[in-house]
Amino acid sequence: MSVPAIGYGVPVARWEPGARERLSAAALELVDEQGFDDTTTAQVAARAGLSERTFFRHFADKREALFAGGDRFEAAYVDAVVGAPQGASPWAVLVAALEGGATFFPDERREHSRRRDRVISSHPALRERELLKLAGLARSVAAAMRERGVDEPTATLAGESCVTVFRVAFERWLRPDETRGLAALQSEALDHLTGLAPQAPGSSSTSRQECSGS
Amino acid sequence: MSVPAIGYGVPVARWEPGARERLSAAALELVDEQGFDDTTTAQVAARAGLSERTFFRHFADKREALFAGGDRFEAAYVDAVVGAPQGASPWAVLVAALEGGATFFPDERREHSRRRDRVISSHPALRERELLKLAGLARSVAAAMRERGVDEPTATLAGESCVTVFRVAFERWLRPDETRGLAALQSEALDHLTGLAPQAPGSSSTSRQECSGS
DNA sequence: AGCGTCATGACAGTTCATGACATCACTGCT
DNA sequence: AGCAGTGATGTCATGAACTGTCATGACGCT
Repeated sequence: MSVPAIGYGVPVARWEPGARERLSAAALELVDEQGFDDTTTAQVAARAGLSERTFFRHFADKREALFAGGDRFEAAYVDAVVGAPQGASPWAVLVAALEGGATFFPDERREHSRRRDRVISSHPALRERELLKLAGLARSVAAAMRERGVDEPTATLAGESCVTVFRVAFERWLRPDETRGLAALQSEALDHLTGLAPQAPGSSSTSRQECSGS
Repeated sequence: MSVPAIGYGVPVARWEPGARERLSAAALELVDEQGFDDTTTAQVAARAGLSERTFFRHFADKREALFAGGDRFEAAYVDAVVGAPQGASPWAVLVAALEGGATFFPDERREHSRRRDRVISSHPALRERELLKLAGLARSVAAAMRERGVDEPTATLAGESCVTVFRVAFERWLRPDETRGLAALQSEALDHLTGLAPQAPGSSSTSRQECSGS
């Protein structure tokens, strides 16, 4: 699929390589320029020098072209869960997952992420798809947790919380004036999340005021 | 089809009333029977005794018909946030939101919810849309929190956690052998969520500050 | 009676998405 | 060398999802 295994003086392939990459790049450009609705799959294919039919061989639908590479993003988080030290508590694994995932977003990627975020945020259909991707991440993290022996309600809640923290931190990471790294922002968000619950291990169901905002 | 019908002394509408309800009911039936892909908007409209064009006047797209009434569901949670006692901590408000939301799902609704869940779960396009709805709920809860004066990272995290807890509890509520009410399951899930974080300050990796602000 | 509104029907047009089949370079086997 | 297989692509055709536009007929208001 990807690189045709390059030999030495290998004759140029019948087709330009990297069709998938060209398609997703073209899609991002065009949607950024014209908006999602006004960009047709035919235009995207044309800019990539391919036919519309080929577009749909690489991507299940028009939106999917904007989400290429999401698997590596997910892997960054999941691998960190898998690679966490033996015997680590679910909490420690969650922290490790966030740290591992943050490596996927070095500062160099911030500008590109801003652009992509602008595009995704511009249309509900794209936000919708992004939510599906993030839900997949939560599921994968939870599954990896379970694989480590974490019990059930806990694994799912950890996966969901992982995504919650990522999302909040990521949104902040993209802010124009923000300079801190994603890892630090995730750490901060996680602290705020734990700060939500009352400190004492008492029952949760009754109101218990500690520190309120006002 | 559009029998003007029934008119006693009452002013009767030109068309059968409840077009929207008939459409969403027809959609749920047909998708349950045939699957989402094999159900056309024309079929749905026909079963409701309406034209396809009218379907799109009531719903923005094919999926939306399966999500009618979601606004009242959201309102159940948001109203509880708004109506929570003055001065309650963010945590207490979150608990109140969950309790208020649970009233929207009495046991009588469980069977219907199971059917609907089966339908939604059967196709990624529908799960996608559900995620968008739940993201909207999280945003609304967060906004209502902010309205109460809750500070920013906290409000968003509370909204997201509200949805996380709901989702985990709801999934369990629908299980065939489950008999407990949604409120109890949410309470349980919330306990598990708080149990995730280490109890003692500063036990794991990240620095942990108790009460910020004030 | 006249008039505007509003939910609907009817019909045509565009875009998305997929299935069936052909093409062409490269690969590997004989 | 020759030839069948493979894989990414193109072409054509079709159906289904939406959208724009105009027409209709009952309703309420004056």
